[in-house]
Amino acid sequence: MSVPPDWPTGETEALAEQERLRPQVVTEGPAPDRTPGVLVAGVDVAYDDEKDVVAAAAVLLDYATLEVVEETTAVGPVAFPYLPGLLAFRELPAVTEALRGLTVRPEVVVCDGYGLAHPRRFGLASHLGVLTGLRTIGVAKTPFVFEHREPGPRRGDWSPLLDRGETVGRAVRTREGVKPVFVSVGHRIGLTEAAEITLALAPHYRLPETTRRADSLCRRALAAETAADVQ
DNA sequence: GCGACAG
DNA sequence: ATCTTGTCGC
Repeated sequence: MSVPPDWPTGETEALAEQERLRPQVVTEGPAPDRTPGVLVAGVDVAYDDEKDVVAAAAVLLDYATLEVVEETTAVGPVAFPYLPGLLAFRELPAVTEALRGLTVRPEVVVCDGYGLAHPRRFGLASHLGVLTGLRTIGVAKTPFVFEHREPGPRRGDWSPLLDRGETVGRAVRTREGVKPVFVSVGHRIGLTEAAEITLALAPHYRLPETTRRADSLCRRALAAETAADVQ
């Protein structure tokens, strides 16, 4: 994988790019049918900043059975420093490259992070959706800069994720007795549908199976790269 | 101005 | 994100 020649290199440029692409986000749309053969994907990345290496993984799952159908990875140089609010510029070159390796287009891509729940309403899930045209949702592990009440105790209970009173996502309880996850719209989907998908993909654990599989795969890809290379 | 701040 | 084994508990 290589970083696109026109990829932003600094904060000012990145902010302008978010401003330019944000109007293209579509904030409504359906959840896929849960019938065998419908495919969903999970993407995630792992880093070795010392060696300037990022490894991305894309994993295709059957939405109805959660069986893994296909896995791809992409390894390359880190494209951008980590700056809160600009995470997409760090992760997306590797993620889009990994997605290109899939032989089938998924109905939905589940991202590790946020979509509309973002200071400028353009987190990495929305950004990925606009760049690829794919339907995307964001499922994050921490509330970032937003507020929320503690959701009810049972699986499926939720509360709004708020940015100064505006709803930007949901804190969703995927498992009893465990902290909620934070769901937001990425692209071409509604918030209720995004939450529905998240619950369907997390029948046993806190995080969606898509995220769990992609997380473990990108770590393995990074370890393999870090051990083998020297190029 | 400084700190907090998805991963 | 990353540093990281066993261990307490359902």
